[in-house]
Amino acid sequence: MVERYNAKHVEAKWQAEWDTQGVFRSQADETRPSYYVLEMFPYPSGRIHMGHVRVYTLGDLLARYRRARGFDVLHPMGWDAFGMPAENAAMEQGVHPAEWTWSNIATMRGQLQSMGLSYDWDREVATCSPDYYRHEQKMFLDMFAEDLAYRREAWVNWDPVDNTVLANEQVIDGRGWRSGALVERRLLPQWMFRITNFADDLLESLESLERWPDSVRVMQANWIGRSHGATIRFRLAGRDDRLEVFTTRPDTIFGASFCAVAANHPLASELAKSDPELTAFIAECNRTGTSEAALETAEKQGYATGLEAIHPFSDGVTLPIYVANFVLMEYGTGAIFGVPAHDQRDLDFARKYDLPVRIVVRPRDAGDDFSVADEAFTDDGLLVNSDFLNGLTVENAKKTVAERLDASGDGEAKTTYRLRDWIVSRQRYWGCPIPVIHCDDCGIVPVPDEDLPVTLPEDVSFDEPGNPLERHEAWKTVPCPACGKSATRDTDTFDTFVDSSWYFARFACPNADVPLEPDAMKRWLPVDQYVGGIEHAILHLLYSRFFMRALRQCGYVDFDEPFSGLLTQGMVCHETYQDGDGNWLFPEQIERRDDGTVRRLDDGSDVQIGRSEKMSKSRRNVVDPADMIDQYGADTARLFMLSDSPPERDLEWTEGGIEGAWRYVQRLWRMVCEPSIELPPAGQPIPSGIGGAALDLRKATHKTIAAVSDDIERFRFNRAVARIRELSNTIGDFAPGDAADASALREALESLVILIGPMMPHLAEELWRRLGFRDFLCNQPWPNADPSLITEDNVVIAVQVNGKKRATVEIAVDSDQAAVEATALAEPNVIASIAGKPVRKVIVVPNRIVNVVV
RNA sequence: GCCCGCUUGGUGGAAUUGGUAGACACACAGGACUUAAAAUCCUGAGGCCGCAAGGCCGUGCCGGUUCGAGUCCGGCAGCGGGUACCA
Repeated sequence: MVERYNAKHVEAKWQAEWDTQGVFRSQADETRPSYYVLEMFPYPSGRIHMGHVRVYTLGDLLARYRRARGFDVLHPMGWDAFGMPAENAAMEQGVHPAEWTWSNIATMRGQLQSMGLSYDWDREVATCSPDYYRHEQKMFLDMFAEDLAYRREAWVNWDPVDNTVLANEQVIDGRGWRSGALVERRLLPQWMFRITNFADDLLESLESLERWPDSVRVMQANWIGRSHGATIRFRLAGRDDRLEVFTTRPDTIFGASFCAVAANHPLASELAKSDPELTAFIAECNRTGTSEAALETAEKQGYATGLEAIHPFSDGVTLPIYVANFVLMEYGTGAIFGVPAHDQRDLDFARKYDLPVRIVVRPRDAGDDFSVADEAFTDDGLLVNSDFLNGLTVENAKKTVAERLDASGDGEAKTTYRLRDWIVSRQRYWGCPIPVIHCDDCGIVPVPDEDLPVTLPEDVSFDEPGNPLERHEAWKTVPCPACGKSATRDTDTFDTFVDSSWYFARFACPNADVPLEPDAMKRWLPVDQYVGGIEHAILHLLYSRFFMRALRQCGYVDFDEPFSGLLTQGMVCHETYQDGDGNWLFPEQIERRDDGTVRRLDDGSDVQIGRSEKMSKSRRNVVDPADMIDQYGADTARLFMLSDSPPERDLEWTEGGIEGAWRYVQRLWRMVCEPSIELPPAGQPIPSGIGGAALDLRKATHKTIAAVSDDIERFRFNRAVARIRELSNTIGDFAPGDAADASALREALESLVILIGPMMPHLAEELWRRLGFRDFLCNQPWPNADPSLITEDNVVIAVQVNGKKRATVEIAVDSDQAAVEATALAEPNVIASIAGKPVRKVIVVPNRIVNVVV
């Protein structure tokens, strides 16, 4: 009997062999087409988690599959190494962010390497390394020169006790997470990227991203949010200036019953100077965080300013102007007119402040008495009560209003976007320094090229809140590059999304002196297949798309779209456990007893099992992949990640599932190492004229090859695994007798080993060797199915009567329809179901189904 | 709040993209092997009725289109992701 499969030993052995031979180094071999597989690089948080195991398993499968398909594959790995958690660690544990980060990288690199991933580790990059971020600084300066980067004031969350800027994540129920103080909004000068310059292109090019999920494309389109409407410049009663308002519904202008401006609108600020009540109201509005969810879910409130806007088309009609917390300064002009009958939010506001609700659009089939109660009418219809618009459709009325506004000079048609320019500066230490110097005389002065990189100072402390760079006088104070006078460095650092907006391009030339080498860009970019979590559907992917356009404008690249193909994978979930006091428990703190109860291991008390959720530290429903790999080996972990759930869906981690995968690994091992008949030597051709059970096995083998290839191409890895298991079952049931059988069995086993290669590379490599081959399995070409072995002569089809299945019949493939119909109608159960009623119609779908309608 | 998903046996999922619902697994039950356990192998199984043949019901809920709906359309509910300073 063969020894049990020793995953630990075998995996270490092949990892060393692959490494020594450098098999996964990308060669830039011009004789083969290139293929770039990339998984989203990890934030080095400490240890790898199951989500990492999942995404890197998926990417590795694709990379190995493409290699086998003859491509020169680029498959790199690096670290998204800047970010807040390192600073939090510094504050909580007193460890320097750099030390914390680099030590995490070392740990996680080792853990990834234990998974046997086919990375070209020579290309590893870390964004916190000056070798990386110096190029980012150069790119930024070029973007600044192109006017793609600029500086202006923007709102941030301000903690008035800690005197520091807070991330949205650090605002909990409107309070700072450390100080507990009520958060305020505050204006600070910020660096911005002009992503809105590319709004139309970013929107329209989504169409070309055919290998992206539709959901992601729709999300991005909605995020950009292009809408066509009009601006109207209302005259103000008793004043000479005007109020500029944007609306997507100019057609409803005769239904307007109020105007509202944002709390931070200049008009509101001006009026507040002489109105203490308004000042208080604005302060109240500013006491929410800056997040959209916080603003949108806050109770809608308004303050009547007493000012009135004059209707552009109705003589003598004026609209009261409110300051309202739901009007966003960042969208449109920061001012709106409200039409309660045709906008739900305006209707709620009108009911609250007792404003008129005037119907100006009526459904086509409604009468004069049409009215709205609690629900605004927002669909298409015909204009009423609207002077020169009466009888027009919504679309025509929009056009007509725009024309009138244009003619009178009171406004014009206008396109706006929900998309806002990207604020890239952060008032934090652990990020890429923004390479500019502020001089009292010269203003903003870029750091000269020869002084790059601007590196982070190491001697900083985190014992008080705020940005250590701002307190670091020695680092901050520099002579102005232009005039030589004493000046100060910009103490802001970049949003980490900037780092991740171009890393994929740097992987093509990780050691180049220039940021991006043209030849390398030509060879490898764009990324052929990108794999990552759906949570990045908007920000990271949109920023990267913008960044490539900006880099193109600066002359770095000659493509726009960074990722041709995108696979978004779901999360890894696990059930949750709580003890009687509601404390969350780790899976290793509980036990399942034979009597069916679940108890705490330490004190035996009852444990409540909660529903399955995304693995998270806060819920403690985490399983450390390192433990799993240690116990079962990487291949078992990888197989489990691929087995049951399709990649886009969430995956439920279960102990049973991992054990099932482990048993299958052992079964494959026995199946190949202990065949039930002696196999012919490696490389011997299959004898011709094989029939009987051996032919059936060959057919099963070739069908599996075809199906698994197709499943992998379509990212249906769970199905590919099921097909492979089916072939194993077939092989297990096969009772070989003669040389032809042995030959068919050998072909089946070899195919099986090649097919599992991208999934369980160590096991496959070992089995390949045991089958008598001397070269690497990972260098073997992918097999092709023999077309003559994957067709069937007969097919079983269902026969329905009135849509209910009554029988199945076996017929020859592509049988004549009349013959199929006759066979179906002859079935006793079909005859019984028809029960003598006249047959009205018989529908025959070739090779599928027959439906008899009576 | 808004945008995008998801919802199928005890469980994860499959279903040739409108054509036989439940492939392949996990868990479970019974059996074989074993002194015993583990491992392995075999068998069973959506629910209800029936000895069986077979019948009825069944893909979150309500409605629609169709010869035929898990799949398409309208509405609703629950769960998840994103919401611009978490990454």
